Amino acid sequence: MNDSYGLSLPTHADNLLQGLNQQQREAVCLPDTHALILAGAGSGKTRVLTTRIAWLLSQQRVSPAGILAVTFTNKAAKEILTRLSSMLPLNVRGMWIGTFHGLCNRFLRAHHQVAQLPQAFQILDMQDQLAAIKRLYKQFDIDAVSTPPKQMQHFINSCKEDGLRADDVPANNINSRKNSEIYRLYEAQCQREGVVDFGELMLRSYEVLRDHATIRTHYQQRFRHILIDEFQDTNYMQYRWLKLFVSSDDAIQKNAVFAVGDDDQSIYSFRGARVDNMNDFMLDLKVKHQIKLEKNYRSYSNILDSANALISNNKHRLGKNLSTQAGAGEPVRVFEHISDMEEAFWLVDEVRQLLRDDDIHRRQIAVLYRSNAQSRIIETCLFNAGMPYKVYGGLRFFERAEIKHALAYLRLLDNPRDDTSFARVVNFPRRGIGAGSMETLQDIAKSENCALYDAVEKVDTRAKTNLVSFVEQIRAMRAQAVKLSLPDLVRYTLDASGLLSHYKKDNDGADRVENLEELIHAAENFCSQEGLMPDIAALQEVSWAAEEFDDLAKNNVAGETVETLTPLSLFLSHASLEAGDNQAQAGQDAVQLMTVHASKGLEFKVVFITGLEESLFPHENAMYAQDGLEEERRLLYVAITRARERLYLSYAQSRMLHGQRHYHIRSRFFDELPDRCLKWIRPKQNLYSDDIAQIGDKQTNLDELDTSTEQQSELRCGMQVFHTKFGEGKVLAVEGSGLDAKVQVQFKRHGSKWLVAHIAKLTVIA
DNA sequence: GCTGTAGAACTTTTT
DNA sequence: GTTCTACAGC
Repeated sequence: MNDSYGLSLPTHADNLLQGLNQQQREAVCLPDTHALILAGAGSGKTRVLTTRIAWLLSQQRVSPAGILAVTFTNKAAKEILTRLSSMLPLNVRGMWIGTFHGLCNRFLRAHHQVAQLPQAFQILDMQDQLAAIKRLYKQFDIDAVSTPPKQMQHFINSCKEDGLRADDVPANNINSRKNSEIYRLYEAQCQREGVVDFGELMLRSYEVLRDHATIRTHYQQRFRHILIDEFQDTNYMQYRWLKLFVSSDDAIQKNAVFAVGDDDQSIYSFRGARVDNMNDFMLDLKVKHQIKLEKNYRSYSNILDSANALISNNKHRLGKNLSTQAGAGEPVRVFEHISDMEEAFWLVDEVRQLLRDDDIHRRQIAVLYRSNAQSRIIETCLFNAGMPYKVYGGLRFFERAEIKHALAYLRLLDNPRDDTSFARVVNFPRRGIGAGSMETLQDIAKSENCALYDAVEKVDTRAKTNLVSFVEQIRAMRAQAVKLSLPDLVRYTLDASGLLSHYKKDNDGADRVENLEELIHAAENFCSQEGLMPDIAALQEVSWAAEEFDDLAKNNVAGETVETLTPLSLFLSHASLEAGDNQAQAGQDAVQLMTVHASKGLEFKVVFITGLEESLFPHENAMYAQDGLEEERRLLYVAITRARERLYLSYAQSRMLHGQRHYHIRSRFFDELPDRCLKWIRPKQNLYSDDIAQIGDKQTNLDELDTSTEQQSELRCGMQVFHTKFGEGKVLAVEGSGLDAKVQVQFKRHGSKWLVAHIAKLTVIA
């Protein structure tokens, strides 16, 4: 029997619940009320969220159009869509599943008139935004030394995140008045150019919903079920945005918010994430259902118990303890090294051994570090050893310079008044239009209050010829553009702009030419079924919104010409919202290198966590604040829980940082891990003649066995020394000689201590 | 208008 | 130690 959504029931619902544990099942089958699901690492979070949607649909509790599911990353949104379509033979088209920004984009295109935006508005990524601010600085002669553009960018973004417009920013001193004035100018510039930044996508949608009861009520009634992934990562604005979808009106049927998150994995407070949203959510919406998913299906208990013990040191938690039935597994291996160099050598060696002895592939091995700078030395060693590796992070496809150039031309075809794009490519490839000409042009644009593109004809200096021929070129390309399909248009643009031939002439341009050709593929892909699906849905929404809110629109923006969304503008917003893969050397089986942040949500058979030293992990900038330290702890918690079978923790006594050798003691987090789960090992090294020593008790035995063969006899008063446990210190006194020699050392952080010279492992720093 | 060099910065990052 | 930015010089 078929129901209205094309699903056969109820057998399907039973199938969905197969293989779920008690808590998961409970979460999936919750009634239509608000709920908070505390989902620990590896507890099947995405599965629960996806199954919940499938179950709701199969139970006919909601139609696809009544689903709103929000994620942070495109990857997560895609994952949900893929899993969902494998669970249900359904049409995902009516659902709103996407990232916060992707959904805001869709929303604003649909309600562009109310939002006072051109329908084909373009989206500035961080790079574009910074460029726009710099352009503003030039135009208004703003002092970039006292207020650096980067700082301004941060200021603007955090204002928007807090829901503040330029008028709302408190301006009670010269500095804040200046800031809000620049913010105001920036807002005006964006509005004039028809561009929005990421923060604006959120804020503008929020304001539209807040100020237009008709629209708000419509969506409140439409979205019966609102589901949020990674709720601990939401910022203030996102939470407020979300709340606007929740009806407070008793007259209409209540909708239900299903928030999934893990406060222990909140590692993004530096970019505005508010864990407190979880508590606020419970209180604001009077949430009665809280379900903890604590069964872990990923790791053995030595790994899990380490993670649990560590995180229990945090004071502010909602409280959760992961457990597994997988058994203890191998102990967590802990290694100490003399230097970052030794650590990297050891790592390569260990990886080699893993590949040789065990049934492990390179791609199942992850090397994690706290900061990007640490990857260099590891990369060097892996490279020299001929070991394939992949580094995550760095420039993504759509962020590469040549791609940004090509996109700038495409944007100009879509909207010639996009000054950011104009400025980017007006002299690339070179057309003899330098800073001087641009300054003239910008002055005119400013005094005429028009776009750079329109200001060209008013130039009357020598610079005019080149500028006019550029504008002519764009005009000619625009004329061609309407005749071509998107992939052909991209191909044509690369040619006609001269970009392709420019890079072909360049001896080192082969990679860039390849990337540009890849851009054509990206366009083709985008047009093929799969790529376009969500955006076709967006187009349908737009036509629906035009009908639904026609009156509203007329009242707000009178006489605006009706524009249409071209495949080009859809492709351009896709390019801004999804910057593409950020891993280099895709494809082959390679060891995975990434920061701990980047590893969130992933899992590996073997995980190495490197650089576990005080002031690196926990990082020095976070060490002295309670909140900072707790977040560092969560960060390590995330790192540990990435491992399925085998976990290595390593630290080095010394490390090159900012061109200087630094000496650090091992991370304080080691003291928070349970001894019974750890195995302290000293690696076999050329420096040492003895074999690998296995040490049971890290506190005492390590020192005894650490009678390194290094020369340490010539300790003298006044020397700066380094001790693995106590850190840096100064030698105050030396007594005796040979094996009986004792030294008194004044440590910076641990006071003065008497040590037996040949037992205590002291490294002379200076 | 372009190129080279001195100076500063430098934790984590998605959209 | 490296990498980006800004300004000076050709």
